[in-house]
Amino acid sequence: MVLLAIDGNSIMNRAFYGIKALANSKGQFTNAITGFMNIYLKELSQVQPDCVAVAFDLKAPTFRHKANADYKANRKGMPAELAQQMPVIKELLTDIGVKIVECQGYEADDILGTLSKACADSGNECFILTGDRDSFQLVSDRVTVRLAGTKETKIYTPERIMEEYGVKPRQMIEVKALMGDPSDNIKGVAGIGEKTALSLIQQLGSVDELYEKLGQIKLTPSVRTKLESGHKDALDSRFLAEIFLEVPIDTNIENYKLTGGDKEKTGELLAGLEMFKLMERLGANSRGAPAEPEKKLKLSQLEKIECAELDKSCIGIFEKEKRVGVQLKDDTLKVLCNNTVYVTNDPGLITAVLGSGCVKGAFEGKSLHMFALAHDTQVKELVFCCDLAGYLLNSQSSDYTVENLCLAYKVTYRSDCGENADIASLPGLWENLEGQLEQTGMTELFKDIELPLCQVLASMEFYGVKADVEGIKAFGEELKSKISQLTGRIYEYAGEEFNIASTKQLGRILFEKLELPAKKKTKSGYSTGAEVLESLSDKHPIIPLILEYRTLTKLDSTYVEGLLKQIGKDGRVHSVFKQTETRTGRISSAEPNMQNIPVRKEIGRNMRKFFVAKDGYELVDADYSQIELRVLACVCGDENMQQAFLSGKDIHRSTAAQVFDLPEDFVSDEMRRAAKAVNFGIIYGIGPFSLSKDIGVSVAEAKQYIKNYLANYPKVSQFMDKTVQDGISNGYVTTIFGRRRYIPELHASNKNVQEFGKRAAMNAPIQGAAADIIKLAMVRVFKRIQKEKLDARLILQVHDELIIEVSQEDKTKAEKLLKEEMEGAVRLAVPFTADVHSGHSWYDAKG
DNA sequence: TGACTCACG
DNA sequence: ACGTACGTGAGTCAG
Repeated sequence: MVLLAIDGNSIMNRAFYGIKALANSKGQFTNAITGFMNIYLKELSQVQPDCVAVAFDLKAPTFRHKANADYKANRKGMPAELAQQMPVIKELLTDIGVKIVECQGYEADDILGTLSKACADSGNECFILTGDRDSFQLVSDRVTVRLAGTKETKIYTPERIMEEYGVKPRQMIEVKALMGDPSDNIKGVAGIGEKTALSLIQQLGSVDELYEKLGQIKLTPSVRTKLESGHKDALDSRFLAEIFLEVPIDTNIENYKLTGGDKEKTGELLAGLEMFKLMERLGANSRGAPAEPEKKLKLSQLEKIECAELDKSCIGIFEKEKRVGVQLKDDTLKVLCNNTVYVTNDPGLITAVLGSGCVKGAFEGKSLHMFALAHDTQVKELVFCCDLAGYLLNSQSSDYTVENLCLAYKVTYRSDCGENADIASLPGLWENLEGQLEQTGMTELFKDIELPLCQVLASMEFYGVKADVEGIKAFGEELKSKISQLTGRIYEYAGEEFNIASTKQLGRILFEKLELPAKKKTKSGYSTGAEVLESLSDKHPIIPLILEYRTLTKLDSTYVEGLLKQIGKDGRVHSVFKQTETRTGRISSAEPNMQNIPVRKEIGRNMRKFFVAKDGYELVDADYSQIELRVLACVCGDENMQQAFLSGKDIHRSTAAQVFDLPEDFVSDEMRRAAKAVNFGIIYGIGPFSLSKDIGVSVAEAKQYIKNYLANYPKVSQFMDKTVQDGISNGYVTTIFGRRRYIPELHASNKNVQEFGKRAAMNAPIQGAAADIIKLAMVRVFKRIQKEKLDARLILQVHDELIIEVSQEDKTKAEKLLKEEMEGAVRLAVPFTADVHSGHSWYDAKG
């Protein structure tokens, strides 16, 4: 018989810290449970045990260690996120037929020891699964430790331990007695570390032997002194380090045999936890035994899916159906209609289907539009798109595959259809998600904004932006020559050559060799961020050089070199605009990211000269003025703030006048700058510390600014409080368009995480609504360009800015259209104004 | 792969 | 006593 004995606490700990925080919609954390079960199921298949026992600590006073009443008392209590998962994993294990072993006053280690000994004594084999090395002393011919690491499980036999430590398993106790173990509160001998302890035990075998021969052996004087004064500690530690093997528990291995467990209870538990993937892996279902016959009936009722070749005549069939779902992947189109999957590779047929108007639902709408654009046609009548619906329903998730969505929304995933599983699952998913959108009040957001937007994004991606390759290359040469000059001068000041890009080496040069004061530390050494360096810029002439080096290498590697790699054969860059990426509703841009092309500093802004209109065309650029602050003014309803926008004032100057209680003409540049920082800070969920850092005043002053601000705009403060409260009670916050963002961090036990949750809650309705507005504007601009048949295309979006490439003849029309559609996208309490400029390059068109 | 740094709104 | 503004993507180093 083979027993798998698991250290429950240790594996839960590993799992908890090894997996990022996961929580379900109710805010229950499930990451440790998920991690534990992953490890467990993997081990189960590798070890193939007959019996399994999972040992847990029971917190009560440990009588065995009465002499050290505070033994482990100072061990940090486990975080609440983990603690709340402990009873759940025990219940889950019990439900799936695994025995839990606990014993008042004993630790999991002692239980594992007792079980492994019983196993070996009765001629059976035992594998101990744990995350820490305490159990090595238990290893024997019949007992193996399986150490669960982040990636793989390491296996420890007596031979392996001898290789790694040069001692026998039992001697690990002696080693620990000398070196101690802070995590177990075992002191050991002060000043003796792992190296010395191992070498002593390798030579002498045990602590007793060591002290018997202490007089005769050769030792450095300091080690001898430490050992002499630590004799009692060594003996005490020796006692603590030895795992107890006689815990009063059931030691009959037969009684730990695996049973099938209770599928019904397992299903219910996992459904409640929303752990559907695990449910599937365990073969449990939430409907349970009473519903079993019904469930079976359902299985047999699952419509059989037939396969067929798609030909021209099929379009007629499709046109008669309401819910025709398609999937386009790797240039293969699959259409599901009347329980038949029609497949084709023929581009002509695919375009005919897409253009016929019979396609109603898809998985990724953007890919359909991309294909259509590439084949000079348009997708008609698309009314549903699963990934976008999934994204609106929960923007937290990272990939919206059909399979994941089915699991999340309890829709049958048709794995029985093999390679057609996705398309076969689409109708069920479609129906379900449509209902969810309705229930959550996001149907309009979906229909009016997200769904039409995916066509706009496809078009932007398809047409791309023209890049001036020669210009970029020349700029790169210029940068490289400056960089090499700088490098030489930096080496001179440093007195040696080193890798300036390595924060580690740079830290050593600046803070050790040149002895500059290190301000901040990061986890792995000195911080060399721009902030730190700027504060040192007059302390040593090397600092400004390094800052300039950073600026130039960033430009060269990320923008010049990075961009050159992304320019297509057509001389244009086709950035990927992602619609399901951000948690706030913004779109993101990648390969290359066109939303972070430099602009703030002149040297970097030059990059924008290389994004140009093609011959005979111009770029028209429009950006919303203060869109987020305007959103804030509208959603919080503060008349004072609204008035500032209605009267067309400079909002930062107006804020400064309020905060400093002065007429606007008396506001200095300095005051305006401070007010601007406060305005931004408010949107982000401001704190006095950060504000003070941002504008270089004392924390006390910053605090006063915020206080004045909130006194002048009382509704802002009320709005923020209410938003956070809503977030806490609902689990999510919303924009005025109904977009949701779930914020599980609000229910975390860690205060910092909670504080982060509050800031995110305050920001999401503002950043999110701004995103809604510009998305709507994009759809309007796109449609109007089509309607007016302008020779123009929307090619870029940068959060509050849109760019159109337009023929010179249509330029004036495009300027007018862009301004009108952006400003007219919403009607709220204040105007949303957009400033328009145009020019040959992005640099010129930016005003 | 994660940490750090830095580009943007 | 501790951490410290929201949201992104990308290049580089080092383990």
